[in-house]
Amino acid sequence: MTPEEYVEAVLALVERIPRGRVMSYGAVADALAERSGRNSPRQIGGIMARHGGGVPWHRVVNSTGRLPPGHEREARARLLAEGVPLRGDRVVIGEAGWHPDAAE
DNA sequence: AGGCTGACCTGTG
DNA sequence: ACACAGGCCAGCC
Repeated sequence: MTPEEYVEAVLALVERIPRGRVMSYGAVADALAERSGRNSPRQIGGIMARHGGGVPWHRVVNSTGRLPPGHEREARARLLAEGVPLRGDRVVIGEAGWHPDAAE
């Protein structure tokens, strides 16, 4: 799988995240691990930073539910509008967390 | 090749 | 809950 294809796969998965739900960078990396041969949460972060426009990037947060640096305000507003459970400035992963295998 | 950096993660204290 | 350390994979000097 070429780097470009990997980027596409990541973006495609992010687009599948249902409204009101979120996934962590690690979960995304993990979900594509077998198919891509890669498994690095950092890559996902890098990809979102460079190619995140065009997909619901605000639905991807880190494992503690913290929002992406520099975009907290934007992300928080969008998540709030979608009804994602927030505790202060963090997403409650336990409730909003989503995984592609799980029924939507 | 070698070192540094990053929208990360997990385990410890 | 917060701070730190080690591990992680790619990209860029």
